[in-house]
Amino acid sequence: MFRTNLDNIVFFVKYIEKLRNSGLRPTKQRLRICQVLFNTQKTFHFTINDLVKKIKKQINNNISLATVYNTVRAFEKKGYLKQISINSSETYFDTNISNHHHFYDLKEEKLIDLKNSDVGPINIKKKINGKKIKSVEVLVKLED
Amino acid sequence: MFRTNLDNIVFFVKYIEKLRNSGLRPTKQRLRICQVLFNTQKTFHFTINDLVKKIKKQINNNISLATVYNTVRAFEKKGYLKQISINSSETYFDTNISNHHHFYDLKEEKLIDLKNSDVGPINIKKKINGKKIKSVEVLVKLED
DNA sequence: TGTCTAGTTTATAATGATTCTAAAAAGGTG
DNA sequence: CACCTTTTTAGAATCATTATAAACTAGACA
Ligand SMILES: [Mn+2]
Ligand SMILES: [Mn+2]
Ligand SMILES: [Zn+2]
Ligand SMILES: [Zn+2]
Repeated sequence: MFRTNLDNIVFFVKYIEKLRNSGLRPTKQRLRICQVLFNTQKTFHFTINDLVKKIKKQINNNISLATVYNTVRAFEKKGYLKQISINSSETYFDTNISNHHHFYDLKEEKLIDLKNSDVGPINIKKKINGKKIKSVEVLVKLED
Repeated sequence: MFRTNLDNIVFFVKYIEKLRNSGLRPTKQRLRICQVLFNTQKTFHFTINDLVKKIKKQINNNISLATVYNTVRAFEKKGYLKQISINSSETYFDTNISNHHHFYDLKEEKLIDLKNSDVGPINIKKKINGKKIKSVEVLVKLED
């Protein structure tokens, strides 16, 4: 159960198209970041520093910090990543872009996905004039 | 319907006791901050900068920025303030320490309280081994 | 009321995540 | 290749927050 070379080619071709269709040039750096973020079975949560570490581990070549920031912001704007509202010194991002909620383990400083069935539907009854709901996020903080 | 001098005396005596009972000395600076935060009819949301502005407006004398940070952190630790999990350049605090949820107006960068009846009970079905739930916060982001 | 000590305030420096800058490099069209 | 635009990059700048360490003060006790 390992990825063949063909799988990788398919992945890159797919993401070259995806970036082009978003108006983003498929640069070497962006495709490497796509590989780290999206060429996985499972989705995950990360900070910029986590991502930089992953890039360093998986790829011998380096990407400048400014580019990592620029790329993550661009991907977030295009909807390929979600930013998670949480008070932490570092901003968290999520490769799981579906509507879902989170546990936040305060001690470990780690996010854990909640399935929607773990929370149940949230029905916001109040309306604010001229405003519409963009997102509804539940954050459950955990302590020992 | 204005506060009498006696009301103010009652307020200060109450907060001197409250601070002492928390192991915090009732200093001039802390009592001034209590006045700005808690001597009001309505609860509110604020950032450190909001608070500094309020202090400057309501009180001719000044309090150093470090003391404002220290005091807010101390009050938060003692449970007199709540920190709100939100991704913003500045940390938000809430003088409403009851369990409640929020709208966040992305354009205005303003928090609005939701009544619990506006959201309904949130029942978290998932459990994490050895961890207990500290808080459950719903954040509803609003756009135009 | 004065002395003592731990707690507090303060100005200022340090930290650290994020954004900005502007020059060099690379993508892509013809 | 030629050209233009976008992107990358190293380094500087920004800005909220925290640390430092010296001066000050609350409160206990003589
Ligand atoms: Mn991290
Ligand atoms: Mn503000
Ligand atoms: Zn998630
Ligand atoms: Zn609130």
